[in-house]
Amino acid sequence: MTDPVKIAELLFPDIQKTPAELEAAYPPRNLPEGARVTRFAPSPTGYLHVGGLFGALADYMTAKRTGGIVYLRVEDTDKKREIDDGVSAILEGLQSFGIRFDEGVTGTDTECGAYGPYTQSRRVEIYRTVAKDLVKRGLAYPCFCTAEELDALRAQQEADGALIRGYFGKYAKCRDLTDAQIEEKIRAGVPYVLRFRADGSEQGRVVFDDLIRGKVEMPENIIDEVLLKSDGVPTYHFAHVCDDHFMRTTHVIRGEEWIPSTAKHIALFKACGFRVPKYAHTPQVLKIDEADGTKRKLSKRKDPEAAVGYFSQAGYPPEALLEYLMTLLNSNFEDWRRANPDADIFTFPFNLKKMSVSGALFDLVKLRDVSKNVIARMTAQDVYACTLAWASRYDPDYAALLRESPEKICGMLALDRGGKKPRKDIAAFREVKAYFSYMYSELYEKDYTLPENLNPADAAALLEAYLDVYSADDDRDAWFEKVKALCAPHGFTPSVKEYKENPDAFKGHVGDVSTVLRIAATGRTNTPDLCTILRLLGEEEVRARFRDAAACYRAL
RNA sequence: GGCCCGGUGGUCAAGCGGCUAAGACACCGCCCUUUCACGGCGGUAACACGAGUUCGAUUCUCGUCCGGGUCACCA
Repeated sequence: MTDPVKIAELLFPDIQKTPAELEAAYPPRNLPEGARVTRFAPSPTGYLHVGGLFGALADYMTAKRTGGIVYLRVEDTDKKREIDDGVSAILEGLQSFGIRFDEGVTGTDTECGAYGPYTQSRRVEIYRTVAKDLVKRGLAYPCFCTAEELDALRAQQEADGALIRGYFGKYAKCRDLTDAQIEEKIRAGVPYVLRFRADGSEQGRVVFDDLIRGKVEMPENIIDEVLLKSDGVPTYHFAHVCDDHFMRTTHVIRGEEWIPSTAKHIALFKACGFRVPKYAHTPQVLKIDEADGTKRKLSKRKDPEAAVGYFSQAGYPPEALLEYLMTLLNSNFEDWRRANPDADIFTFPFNLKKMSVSGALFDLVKLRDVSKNVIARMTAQDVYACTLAWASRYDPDYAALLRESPEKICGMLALDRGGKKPRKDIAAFREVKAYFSYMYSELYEKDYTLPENLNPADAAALLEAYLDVYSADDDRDAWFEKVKALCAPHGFTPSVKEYKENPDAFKGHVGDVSTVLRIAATGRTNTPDLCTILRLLGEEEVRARFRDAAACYRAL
């Protein structure tokens, strides 16, 4: 290539701008010392998934903790994989977790901020301006190789046993085309891609300081990577360099799958005359593959639980997923949460350096525990509201029931709530329905099965006797006194201690008596406070259930 | 296969040359208790392996093994 300037004009006759003008249009941000600029840059190829949320959280927290900026950029340079509504799906997902961006894309066709456009497909002029400059300086060149030629090249490298694969050195056929050759092909309309003219050496090494992993070292880039595809759209590599430079990103936080191409990116930044940003490569969220039992990255396609929507459908509060992911992000999060049970999660002093380097297996059991804690901290009213919101969307019949008599569920939810040691039994709003099914006759399924140590005749007698003394407005003490009073006449003892000391002298203790009542009222051996249940159920329902149970036992 | 990143209990993880190797979840037992839940106490369980450096390695170095990632006109 003897006259790169001429080639640049030939390739980009439409581009009048210069990089200097771009520098002026997107000046360095005026931010306080230490403020970090991060970005979440998804491709609109599917719904928001756990891995994406994980990354977005790292971006968001990093910016927030340093008084910086976090923006949303849409990387839509691959229209083949793009889906309809991809942008809004991601946006809505993020919003439901309370993640708000300072600038960037705000909707399918809207955005805010001074460093836009924030959608890559709308930035072609910028890429082409930088590309033209690269050509002009002899750092990029057009490549007319066809897909077939590239395949042949790969086959050749395989046959040669080449250790390094790719478009470089003697395999880079178009690297040294003459001006005349280029001109001829361009005039003939031969499609081409624009390639980077790599200047690395095979022995060279690059080192960069990863904020999460420390020093990372690898061979210098010698591959003439594609910068602009034949349709003029940039590859990820080139877009990353142009965008993060002109959007003035200080910290590129991205998945560890990008580590191998970082040498390429650093070379590009340098060739463009841009300052190289700081990199932080996050570990991946993994799962065990059912098929072969190995660990693998959570996959949007294969794993339904990878979709963030899966959790809202299951009724997990957004904060629960957030908190769980935060424990993966920074393992000291749980300690912080214990010390600050009511603090806003986003005030957690997040630190990239505390991030683990190895991938974590997504643990639904742990998520459930976190979720139980989150829900335990909520008020009964809030749990009710969330359950209703969940049901309105996923179980309209149940929602109607909840709306009809909110006091029943609220009364139950209020049990053992508030205070230092709140009841911790609900992991997801979906579970509320089954957990308290006995509160609604529409859902109640009776099951009078008694434990081994109790017999139907005693149970019937106990129930009948209780019905005689039952009063709908007994408070907890009065109620329990009555239960205790039932014991002796039927061969039970009101004292558990007494029973344990002399088990053969009694049929059982007061716990067994209340078990009989509990089973008759709820069909369960385990429930929260029975007295409250009876009161919320109402006299009519209670009498009906007890009578029915007693009759059933009698009939046996 | 080349290159890259990893490897502490079942899971998530502290650790950063000297410790009986934290903690959380899960599991088991006991206690509290009218059941459940909560809570309290206790328990099972880990430094992949081999060399080296060192008075001393989970910690540093190298090798082996294992896992993951990456080698596209996808991101």
